[in-house]
Amino acid sequence: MAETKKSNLALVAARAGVSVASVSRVLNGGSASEQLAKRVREAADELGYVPDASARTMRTGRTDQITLAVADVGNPVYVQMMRTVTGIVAKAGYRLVVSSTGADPKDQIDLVRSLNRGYADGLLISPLRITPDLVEALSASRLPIVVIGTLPPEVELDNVRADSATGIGLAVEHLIAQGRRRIALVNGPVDTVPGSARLAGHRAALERFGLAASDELEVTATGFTYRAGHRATARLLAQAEPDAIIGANDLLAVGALKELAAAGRRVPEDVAVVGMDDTDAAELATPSLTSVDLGSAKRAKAAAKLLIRRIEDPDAPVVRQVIAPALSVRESTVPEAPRA
Amino acid sequence: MAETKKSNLALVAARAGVSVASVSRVLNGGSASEQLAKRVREAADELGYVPDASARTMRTGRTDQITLAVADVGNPVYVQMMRTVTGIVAKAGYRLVVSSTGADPKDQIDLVRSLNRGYADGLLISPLRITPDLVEALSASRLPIVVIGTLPPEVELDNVRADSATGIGLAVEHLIAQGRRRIALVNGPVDTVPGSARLAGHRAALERFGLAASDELEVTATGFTYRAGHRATARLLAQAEPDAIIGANDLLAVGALKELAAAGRRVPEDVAVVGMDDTDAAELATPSLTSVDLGSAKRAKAAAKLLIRRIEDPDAPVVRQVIAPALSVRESTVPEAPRA
DNA sequence: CTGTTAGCGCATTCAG
DNA sequence: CTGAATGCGCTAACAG
Repeated sequence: MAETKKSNLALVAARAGVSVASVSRVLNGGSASEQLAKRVREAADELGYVPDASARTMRTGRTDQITLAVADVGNPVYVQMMRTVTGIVAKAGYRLVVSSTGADPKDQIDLVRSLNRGYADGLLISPLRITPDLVEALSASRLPIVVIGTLPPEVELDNVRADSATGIGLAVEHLIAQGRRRIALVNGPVDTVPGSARLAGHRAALERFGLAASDELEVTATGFTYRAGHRATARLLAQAEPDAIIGANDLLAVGALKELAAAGRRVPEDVAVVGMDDTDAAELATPSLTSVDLGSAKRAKAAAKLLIRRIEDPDAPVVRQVIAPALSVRESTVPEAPRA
Repeated sequence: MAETKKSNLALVAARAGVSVASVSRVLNGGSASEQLAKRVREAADELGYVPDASARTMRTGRTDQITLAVADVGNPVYVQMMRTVTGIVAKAGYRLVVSSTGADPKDQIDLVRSLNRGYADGLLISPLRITPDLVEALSASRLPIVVIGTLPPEVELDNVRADSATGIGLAVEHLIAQGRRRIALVNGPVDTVPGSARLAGHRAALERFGLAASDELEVTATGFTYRAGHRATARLLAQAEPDAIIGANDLLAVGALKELAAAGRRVPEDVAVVGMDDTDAAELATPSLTSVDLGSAKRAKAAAKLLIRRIEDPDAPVVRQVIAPALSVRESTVPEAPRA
């Protein structure tokens, strides 16, 4: 092999002294005599023949590619999803391509549109913000799509989502069991899917356990990042005296940890801290971070399977799945937590 | 718009009462009368026309896509690269697709082969392990490729690499200035590009500053991960009494931080710790981590620009660039380090 | 300025 | 079992 010239079926056919049809058959596992097959394979090898993806796609309508669209490749929760999805789709014979869209719904809409050009056989998308325009673009798309995240109920798309409310409930329950009463929330932007869910969940959980929700105990960071959590926690400490802080994700919670240390508060003695998503960052943190596992790996896995099913059976009924949360208790809420 | 049927140029042409060529021209910015253009755009809109990527690619030979291949999407250093590269390629009119290959060179070889099918116009690749097979596949590829990382000198490929040796020298110099003398290395696998470079760099730096290199002060983790660093540091502490530890990347260094805390050593008082890559993880760590910035963002940027240049001018001379390292000093080496 | 036409490389009828 | 011929949707000559 390793001729460096670009090759094609016709060249291979000529070299093997057979027709292009036969070459195509041999190379795609069709029936052919052993002798002919051998000649074809040798010729293909000698010419370094590689089939052209676009030609095959044009002919078959398939790309054997699945796109995963996430807002931020740096967010550990998406990293978990990427890792999970890669394996599932590979096993089903698809290649995964990851597309980092940024947080702006407009970019996601552009992506959906461009995917309709036939870059992929299906799309997994986890939107940070769900706007009517995005829903419209998603619904109008001819491409099989599975949405990871909460969608308006009337949207007829497969989707699998987390249960933030129950998850925050788990955190609040745990904190109350530790004797905490002033449980603050360091949230991300409330115009995002997770942001709004977590705010509502926090209020509901406090109410359910008979604690008064107060505006003082809720601060909103400018993003779901470490730095934003750092700054938001500083604001929180300036206006209230919490004995526990829930970060809307692990990065925000780590930011809170840092600010608490800088402010001279001990964790967990003075203030307990809980994160959400249970990513690697929770384990890396010092002290290690108790975190609500919202099942990102499970969600990704379920979503990938749904997508493959939908690609193979476009008329399958729409499925909506909810993944149950779980709590991973670590040092940031209990003094003598088990070592990871 | 938003007809849901799949459309094509012929349909649009028929609806607008013009030829397919005119439709193609209008939609691609060719010259046409305003009146005709308007009719075409209306028809395209009404039919929800979207051009087919594979057909266009087959015709033009271009995909307008660039692939970035990394071994592990979860590694912060690759995250930095992805972020940087996304912007550069977008500005040049390309879409970025990220491919997570895993650490096995075999998977990378498969990727290179599959890209020869025409999935992308160019490839940015940062291999963890460089085997002769991989070099062969890279060299034999017809696709424009830029390698991020060290390559054997005879390979005729554009590449931009870090200078680990100088970087470690910076770290050692800094530690010596802090009065440290038993400077250990928690390395990753030595059969990787960064692993071998860092080992050599460590030895060279110790020698240069007149310190004896000893096997006791070198441990090799099973991977470039937090957990591996944790375990390797435990082994290190069992066999030696270092007063400083250099992690071959930030994740390993954070693992060292954790193990030191568990072993009751104070950082930096008893043991100073330095990471490499200067990723977000260094800032998040407690105490925050002094880290050698090997210029991953700069490398990614330079590589992306080189690739775009090579795509546009396949005959341009081969370029090899080296990015100079820098040291970010934080709390893990100096008691009163500046707050981030 | 606009239309006709010829392939790009491939998988797939349909004949033989 | 094998070969000839067709067309997927598009762009770029080439004519008019």
